[in-house]
Amino acid sequence: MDRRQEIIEAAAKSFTLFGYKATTMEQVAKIANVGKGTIYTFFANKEILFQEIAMSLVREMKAEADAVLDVSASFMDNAHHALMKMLQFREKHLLFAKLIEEEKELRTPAVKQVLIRIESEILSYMATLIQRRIDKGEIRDCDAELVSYLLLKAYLAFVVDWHELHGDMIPEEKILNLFKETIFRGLVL
Amino acid sequence: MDRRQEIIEAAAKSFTLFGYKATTMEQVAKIANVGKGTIYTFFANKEILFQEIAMSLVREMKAEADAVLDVSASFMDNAHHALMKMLQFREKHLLFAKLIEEEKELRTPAVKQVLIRIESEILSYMATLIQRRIDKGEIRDCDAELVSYLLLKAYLAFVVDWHELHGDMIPEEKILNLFKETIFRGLVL
DNA sequence: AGATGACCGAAATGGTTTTCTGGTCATTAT
DNA sequence: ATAATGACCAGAAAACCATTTCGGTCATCT
Repeated sequence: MDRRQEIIEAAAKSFTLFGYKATTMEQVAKIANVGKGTIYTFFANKEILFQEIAMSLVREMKAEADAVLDVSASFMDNAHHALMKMLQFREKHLLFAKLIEEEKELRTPAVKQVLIRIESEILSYMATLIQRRIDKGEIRDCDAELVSYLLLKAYLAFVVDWHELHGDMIPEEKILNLFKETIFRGLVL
Repeated sequence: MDRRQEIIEAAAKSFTLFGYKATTMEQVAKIANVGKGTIYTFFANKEILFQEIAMSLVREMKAEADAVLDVSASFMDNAHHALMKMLQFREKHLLFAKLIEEEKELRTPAVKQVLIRIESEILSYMATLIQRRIDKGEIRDCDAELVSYLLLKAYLAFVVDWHELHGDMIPEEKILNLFKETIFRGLVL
């Protein structure tokens, strides 16, 4: 198997297990069965290697979100399912969960940057979907970027923040119902 | 002047200047012109003194929010103005701003708790106002607690988070317009 | 030409000593 | 008698420094 891929997989495994900061390049080299120097023939430094892995994480998440999209379904249902799928991915995927934890506890700057980058990828992904529905005339002609931001923040608030603050989770149906009566009702023509 | 009030004002001044952690009880005693022991005849400990001051901060903020309320205005206008006023208060009031900074940088647990408490006070204040409008039949019969949470999080996202992430501020009118077309449109009957 | 690991400086870690600070309480002042 | 005070204490935090660790390089080896 090609060395580059071995290294990526070894690094991903180590980041998942120990986080970004606690992963050493020597560790990665050992798992990948290469010399430490070899890593640097493929990746400029630890951070670049990390970013590459993070971006493949994004691709994976987008793919899962795409999988629940249904062109014949309403904007609301698609938005809801895609957002829920992405938020579940955040918690379910071990690397993603580890990074979120590391950002909260350790404040590792490289991790913070990567999470910001991921959020911005999600936002532009959502904006594309929204724009498509606007063009189809299904929803009001709004600023897709702002609406993406509103939807993501609203879902994060109810799915993630609420749980962290109150300890209990709001049933998905209740969330959908609330947004149906507020945000989505306003958007749909 | 009564010693209790002197102490509160001295402590408020010191918390504003140096934050909670960096304020020492000796410092407060000096500013208030009392012996350190005297503080403990009025307040059980540093944290209780702090909470007392934080709660008067909340009262002040509610008063400012109340001042912009207009019973004859629409729910949307009232909600918008009250929320904007409270978010401005967050940044304008030196003690409040200092606490937010300390929570972000130092993670002082006592400060975190107080900020959570303040948020919960804001939420129940908002829930009361919303419930009043529901009873008047002006807006849909929704869960006032959930809607408060949605509104607060949405405003925080656009006024505070957006600014922290992008560096620029969204014009107030643009924010109002977005919410008018989404959240509020769904709520108003 | 590509891979490697010994090597380097900078940064992190950990253990020890010193300083600081919240809270108490015997003493003092009123 | 009651209220105020500041010296005092134990535990927490800071400062210090010796030692280790780690990202990245490069001379050497395959």
